[in-house]
Amino acid sequence: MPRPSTTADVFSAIAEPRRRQIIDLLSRRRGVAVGTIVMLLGLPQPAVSKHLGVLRAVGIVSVSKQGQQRLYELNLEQLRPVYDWVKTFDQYWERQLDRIRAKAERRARELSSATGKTTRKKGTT
Amino acid sequence: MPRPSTTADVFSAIAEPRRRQIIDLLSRRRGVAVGTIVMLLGLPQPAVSKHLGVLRAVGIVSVSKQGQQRLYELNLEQLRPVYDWVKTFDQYWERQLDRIRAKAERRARELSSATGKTTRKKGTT
DNA sequence: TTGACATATTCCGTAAACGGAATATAATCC
DNA sequence: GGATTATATTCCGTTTACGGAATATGTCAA
Repeated sequence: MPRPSTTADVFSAIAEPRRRQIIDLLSRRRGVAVGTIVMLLGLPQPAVSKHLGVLRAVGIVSVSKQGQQRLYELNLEQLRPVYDWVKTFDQYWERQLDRIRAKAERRARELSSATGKTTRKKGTT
Repeated sequence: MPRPSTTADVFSAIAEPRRRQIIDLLSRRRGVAVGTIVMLLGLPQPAVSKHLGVLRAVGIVSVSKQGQQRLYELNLEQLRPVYDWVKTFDQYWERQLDRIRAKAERRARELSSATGKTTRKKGTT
């Protein structure tokens, strides 16, 4: 058994870069026609339709008919498993940010304490 | 061209449920031997080694030798693209939480204002 | 109906992914 | 050295993903 099929699992569905692009696009506008996506992303129409089909299958997007167009919009709550999983490591991300902050502060301190000393030549080890 | 290869793209790498399990496991302990993972997850050893290989290739985990064991540990910063991408929709998640909160509050209000009134029968529209 | 447009589906080919079994490598102990 | 343990790699088979081209469906308009 390979990876869970893209049409059944959110994580697999978003593994495709162009699908993430589509999601990004739909997160900014609502009710976007397929043709618009085709134009904006510069992909062949069947490709877009197929990707939308996958996203539809996992429930990430939903469609509505308007004349001969199909308007797609995001259904972000279907993306929540991903959000939740990543959120698990929040603690870590914050620690990382702290580390970066600390480093910046230390550098700032070093800089200020170096004020008045002779500037080291570049390349001097 | 199928999906970007699991060994090159973080999103593809984490599309595999068992790989996420391994990541979860490694997020709780550091320096875990392969055998431990095999035991804890109940997977065949070659499977684990292969999954670890994928995670290694994307940089999510790193190894160190200790005797004849290989100790794996997480390298979570490699997961940041996922975190960042999902974070994009933070606004949305918060809105969702607000909606849930609001609904709960409304329900609470309804409950308190219903105090003293006769209880509506279930199914009454 | 016919025709133009918007979108979906099908068919085909190629490239991987994953699992399983067997085997290889590498470190340790006798 | 040989045996044992821990881990990695290889080979094979099946399943699936994706892209592209062609085609089908569906909708409007005249």
